[in-house]
Amino acid sequence: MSDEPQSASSLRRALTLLRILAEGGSEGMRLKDIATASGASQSTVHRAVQDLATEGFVEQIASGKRYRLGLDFFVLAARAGQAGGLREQARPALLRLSATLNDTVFLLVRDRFDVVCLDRIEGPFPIRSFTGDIGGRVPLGLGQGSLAVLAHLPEDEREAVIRFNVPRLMDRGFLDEATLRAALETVRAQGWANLNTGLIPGMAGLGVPVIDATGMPVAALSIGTLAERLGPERLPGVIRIMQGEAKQLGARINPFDPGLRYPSRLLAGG
Amino acid sequence: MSDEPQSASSLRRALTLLRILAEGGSEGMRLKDIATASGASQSTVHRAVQDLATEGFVEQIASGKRYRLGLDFFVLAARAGQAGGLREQARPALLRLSATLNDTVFLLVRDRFDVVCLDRIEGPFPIRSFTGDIGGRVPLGLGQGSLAVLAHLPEDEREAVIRFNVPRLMDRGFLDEATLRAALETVRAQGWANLNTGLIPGMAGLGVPVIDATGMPVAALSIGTLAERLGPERLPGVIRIMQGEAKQLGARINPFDPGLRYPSRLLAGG
DNA sequence: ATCAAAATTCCGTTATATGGAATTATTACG
DNA sequence: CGTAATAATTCCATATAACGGAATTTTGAT
Repeated sequence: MSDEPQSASSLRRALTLLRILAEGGSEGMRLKDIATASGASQSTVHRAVQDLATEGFVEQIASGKRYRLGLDFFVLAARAGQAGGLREQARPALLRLSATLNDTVFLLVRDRFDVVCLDRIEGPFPIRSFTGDIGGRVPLGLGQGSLAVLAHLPEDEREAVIRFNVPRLMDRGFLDEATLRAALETVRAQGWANLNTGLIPGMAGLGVPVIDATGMPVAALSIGTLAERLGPERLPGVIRIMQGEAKQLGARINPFDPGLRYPSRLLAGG
Repeated sequence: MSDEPQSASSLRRALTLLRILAEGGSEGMRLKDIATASGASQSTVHRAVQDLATEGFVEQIASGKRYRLGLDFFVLAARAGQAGGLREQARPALLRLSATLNDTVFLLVRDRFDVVCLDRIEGPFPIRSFTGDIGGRVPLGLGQGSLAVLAHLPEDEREAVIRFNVPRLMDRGFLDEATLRAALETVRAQGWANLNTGLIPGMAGLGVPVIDATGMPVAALSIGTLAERLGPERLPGVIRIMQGEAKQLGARINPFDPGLRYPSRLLAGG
């Protein structure tokens, strides 16, 4: 609501362009449309996009003069070792899970009031989930992995997140706060989440928290699969395997990487 | 050498900050060091980094006040790396190759005078290659996948790339232009590359081009493994399998995605 | 071939990015 | 535990480069 104080710096405006371009996907966007979307004049956008392009953050598609995000972006991000190298560290676990379970596997990392999908390995059954693609962001509480993280947060922090997220969850078709709280109790007690929190019919999932050495749930492993594949016979084994990987992963996470934690400053602000 | 014309725009300078921050990795960098590295004053860098942070491109690590790239950066980059959805499209092929061959598999995509490693699946033998990590960039001509792409470019474009890349290849311990040209002939004739172009001893690799519907080599699949695993008995089978995947993949690539091609404008500039 | 719309360049004006100096916070050391 | 040293952050007058309107070129449609 109040994200746009008054005037953003020129840099902020430029970054907004990147966001707009990201929406354009791989087909790219016409200059005109970028200008319209950003509210700036065409000349301004043109210059900015040129700069972005010479720096490799944006590329111009040969034909239609369209612009889209460039590969350099990807290159930088890969090298940056995101979220404390979590992605790299978790890759082997994801591959093992994928090979063992034959389902689609997700690695989610917590970011403030959301989880972000850091990595995903496709299983044989095509899955459409909230978590969606790599880079996808969902509020804490929506989806099994996300729910698993939220449930294992320390109480004060969990409360803060719930207060903040309930409205957002409503928007996305979630039920109500009471249901959420009940679900969280269950999840915390059992250590995993498999509730169908407003999911696609016929689909099911299982999420387990990844807890670091300080006891903080910083991430989650989850799978998405056909509901019939998480019946009473198979479920316990799947839980065991996923908890095993989550535990190993959590133990390897550097507890001194504060980037994976929640800046207490923000908490106070609530 | 002539990358810094005279004065970069303020936006360019800000983007340079992102590059510098990427170097800092997940531990982050101190403001002072960012300032030093960028050549700008601390105040300037401070303001820029604050802006970057409010936009989520940079995050400030709670303890030591250090800065590093933020998750939002990663989120955008995930979309940027798509290059026409190539990464997603190729994922199943990589998984199949990895499972079938039990070697480390790479997906490389061409970007101007380089290839960029878009994805990689680790095999049981640890591989150190140029191509290296996801996001790694090597000049066209260095490494088997890269060589396979270069060899299959149309002649004029190939010549332009060779002219541009020979000096760069020299820097990286490559032999000479004649050797390169001979290698390219061989690779083009046979449709795959397995030459040890200045590699680590004991290691070997195999690269095949991914050719789209218009006949353009836009990417490559390659594997890295122990030299003994690419002997005369195994090699033919591996080639067949990899060429099969490359062919399927190439057929699925949208030939109307001009982003995977080479902007002719740049060619003329040579 | 002709026209309309978009892309790109130009330029005078104005907003804002800049670095030095001042202030506050953090770290290192005795 | 206190003190010095170093870094982070804020402030401010000035220079700079970002801005959008208008002119020009290119592209795309019919």
